[in-house]
Amino acid sequence: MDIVKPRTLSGFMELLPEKQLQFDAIADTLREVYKSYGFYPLDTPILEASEILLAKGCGDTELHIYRFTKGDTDLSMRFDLTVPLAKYVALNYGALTFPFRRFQIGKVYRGERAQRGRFREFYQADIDIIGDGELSVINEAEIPAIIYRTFAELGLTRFVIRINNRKLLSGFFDMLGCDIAASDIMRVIDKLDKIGLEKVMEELASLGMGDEGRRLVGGFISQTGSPAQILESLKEYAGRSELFDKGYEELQTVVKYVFAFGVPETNFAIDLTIARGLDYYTGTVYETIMTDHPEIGSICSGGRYDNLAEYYTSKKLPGVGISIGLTRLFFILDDMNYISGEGSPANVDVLVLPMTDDISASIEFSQMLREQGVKTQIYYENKKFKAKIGYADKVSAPYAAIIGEDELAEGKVTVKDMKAGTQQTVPCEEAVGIISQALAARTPHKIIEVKREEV
RNA sequence: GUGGGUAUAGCUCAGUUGGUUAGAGCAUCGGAUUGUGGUUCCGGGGGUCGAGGGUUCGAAUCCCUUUACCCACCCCA
Repeated sequence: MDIVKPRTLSGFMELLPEKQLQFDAIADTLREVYKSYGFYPLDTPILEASEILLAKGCGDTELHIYRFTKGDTDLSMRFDLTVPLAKYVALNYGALTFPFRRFQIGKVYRGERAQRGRFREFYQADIDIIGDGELSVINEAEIPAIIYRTFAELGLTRFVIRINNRKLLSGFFDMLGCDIAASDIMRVIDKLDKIGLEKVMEELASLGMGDEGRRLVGGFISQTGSPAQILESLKEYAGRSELFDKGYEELQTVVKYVFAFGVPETNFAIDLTIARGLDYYTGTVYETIMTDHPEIGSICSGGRYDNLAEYYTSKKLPGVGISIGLTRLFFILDDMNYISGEGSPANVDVLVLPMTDDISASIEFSQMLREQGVKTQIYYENKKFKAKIGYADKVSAPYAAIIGEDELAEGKVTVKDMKAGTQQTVPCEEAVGIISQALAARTPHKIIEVKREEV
């Protein structure tokens, strides 16, 4: 029989068991934090009718969408979790309570060419707050607070949540009075970090922007410093554009409450060059980068939108939300060696090794352990003892429980501490006590260990 | 979609100006040690050299085609 060479598609992440445990631990942490802020879990299908996902008809996403037909149905794979949310909220409008807070962790698909830190199938971990008709601007301040809480809970310190305001930016572009599309200008200034001010100016010139325009843009995006400093220097643009002034006011409010929510200044900044995904954002926008790996790009982006579900309902549903690129985050952390292998949570606490043909006693003992919350596996294979104990070693089980002829005769079990190499033969009840107590005394495992010295 | 790179054992990679039967480390399996693992020692299995064509007495090596993957751009989590 011909053997098909096994392979995994480019841009698709597939992990070995140990890594998968770590990935799941991170996802679990996100879930817990999201729940602690009152978000409801949501799951939606990976496949949707193409007309749903393509409702917006935005040319670029259309190119990158996985789309196919099965029989007569035109199907597409979701490329984010926001569009499915919009459909869901429009569909279930009557049954939901607003503001509706939902989180969703799921895979999304993009038919782009894969590269470092960039996947074709990846997890997004989204939270969104949807209002009915109106939604307080304070929600826009809570979002960075949740991002901060999430990353802090993971044990991360070296990241920066950067925010900007779309009204502020649009208002400023209005002041320029040039007819270059705002999205084109944004795309250029967004590269400031990467290519520098000089190159940005060159690109603006090639867009056809005049000297005066470039001088203004250059001055605008060169405003840096603490949020307070930037807010101060932005004042000089006030009074010339209603939109700008509105954006300024929002930004001021958001900054005020972000600090009130307890986000440290080291992890938070106003960045006037952020322009991502601005086509549907209408207020605050967010982007989070790892301080040591800015080149990978944002691992958490989002913003305020005024009309989430305009393609699916006439109801006005403003919202604010963000998406953590979980796959990318995991990729970076693993790449930086931040995910601690040492003291990883063992998938099996006790491996029970029956040494006799009849394993009834082992089954009974295992049930006793599981009832105490001890993760227990029985080794059934008819191998030599060496192979059995070797398996316990391979799966990093902290304990092996040996039940052979001698133990059986006395109603006992031999408990071996795999790390210490010591063992004792005691009655089953006592063994359960010894093991569960020892496991309970373990120091809680930290998923992420930031080994690098903070600069 | 554009540009560059790579492809040899399960994995990471050597392989000289083209020259016997293509190697190493790790992994795996067996033995030393039949109820004691991680260390050590010994041994075994595992390759149509990405695919197809060409040049040559002879190709992993040179040429052409093709596919896949990687890196970057675009765009984005």
